[in-house]
Amino acid sequence: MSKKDDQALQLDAQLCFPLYAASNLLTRLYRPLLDELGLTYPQYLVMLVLWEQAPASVGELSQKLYLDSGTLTPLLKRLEAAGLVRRRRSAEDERRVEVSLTPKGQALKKQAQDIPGAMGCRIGLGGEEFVNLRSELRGLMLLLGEANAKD
Amino acid sequence: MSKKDDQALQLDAQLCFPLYAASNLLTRLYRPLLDELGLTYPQYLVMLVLWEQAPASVGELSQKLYLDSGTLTPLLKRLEAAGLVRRRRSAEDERRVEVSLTPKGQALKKQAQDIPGAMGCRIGLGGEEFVNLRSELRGLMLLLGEANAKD
DNA sequence: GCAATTTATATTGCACACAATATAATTGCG
DNA sequence: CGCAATTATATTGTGTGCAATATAAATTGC
Repeated sequence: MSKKDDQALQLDAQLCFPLYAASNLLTRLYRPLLDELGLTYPQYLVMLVLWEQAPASVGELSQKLYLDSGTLTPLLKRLEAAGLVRRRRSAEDERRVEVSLTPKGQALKKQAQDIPGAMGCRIGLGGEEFVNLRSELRGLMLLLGEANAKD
Repeated sequence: MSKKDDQALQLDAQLCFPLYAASNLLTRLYRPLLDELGLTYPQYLVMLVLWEQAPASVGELSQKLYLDSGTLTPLLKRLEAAGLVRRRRSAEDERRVEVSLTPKGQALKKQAQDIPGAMGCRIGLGGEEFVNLRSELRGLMLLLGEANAKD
C-alpha cells in the first residue's frame, strides 16, 4: 500500500466529511432557536416550503427538499399532531395528499422571522462570503441530485 | 408581514438547506459503493480515522468526527460485531475505551482504496473546484464547531 | 373498456444523531 | 487522606433518513 493510496483515504483529503460534519453542526446550532417554535430542523424546512406555497403535495415537498415519503410521512404526521398542518387526500387525484397550513401553522411564521438573522449572527459569516458559499453549495446540491438520478 | 421578511424565510435564501441536502445526497451516493464493504457512511468515516491512526479512544473519534458517544457507542458495537474493530477499556484509565483494528478491519483498507476515485468520477467536480470547495467547507465546519462550543 | 403499467403515498426495518441522564473512574482540593 | 467535582463512556428516548416493499388510484395499450 503506497503513500499515495493512503493519502486519498485520509479524513483531511475528503470533500464529504466537512460537508457531513458542517451539516450536523448547523442542525445542532439551529436546535435551541427551533425549540422555541417546537420544531425540529427538517420540520422547519417543511414549514419554510409551506410558508412560501401552501398547499403542497407530499411529492412536491419531496422534490424540493430531496426527502422521500419514508421520511416525510411520519414527519408530516407529527406536524399535524402539533396542529400546524392538515393532510388531506386530493379530490381530483386520490393518490395525492395535499398538505396545507392551519391558522396556527400560518401564525408560526411570525415567530420564525428572527431565525435567519439570529443564525447569521451565530455563524458569523460575512455577507459576500455567505452569498458565495450558498451559491457553491447550491451548485453541489444540484450536481449531486443529478448524480443520484443517473442510476 | 413585509416582503423583506418573507424573503429571509425563503428556502432559496438559506445557506443551511443546500448544505443539508448536499450532505444527504452525498451519503446516498456513497451507499452503493460502501454496501460492497458492508459499511454505512458514518462507519466509513470511523474506519478512515482508524486506518490513519489506531488505536483511538471513543473521545478521540468523537472529537475528530464531531459525533457524541450516543452515536458512536452503538456504531462501534456494530463494527465490532462485524469483526472489524476491537473495543477495550484502557489499562491506565479505565474510563477510556480504546478502539483498535482487527486484521479484517485492517485488510478492508485495500478494498476501500478505489472509493475516493470512484466518488470523484460520480460527482464530476474538477480538481481545482474540488480543492476550493473542500477548503471552504472545512472553514465552515471549523466556524460552526466554534459557534457550537460557545454555548 | 379493461388488463398491465405507472404513479403517489404509506409502512417496515435498520442505522444514525443527539439531548438528557446515568455510571464509574480519576482528579483536585482542603 | 477523603470526598466533591470532573471526565469518559454508556443508556434511553425521540426524530430523522432511506431502502425495500406494500397498497391503491390513475393512465396506457391493445
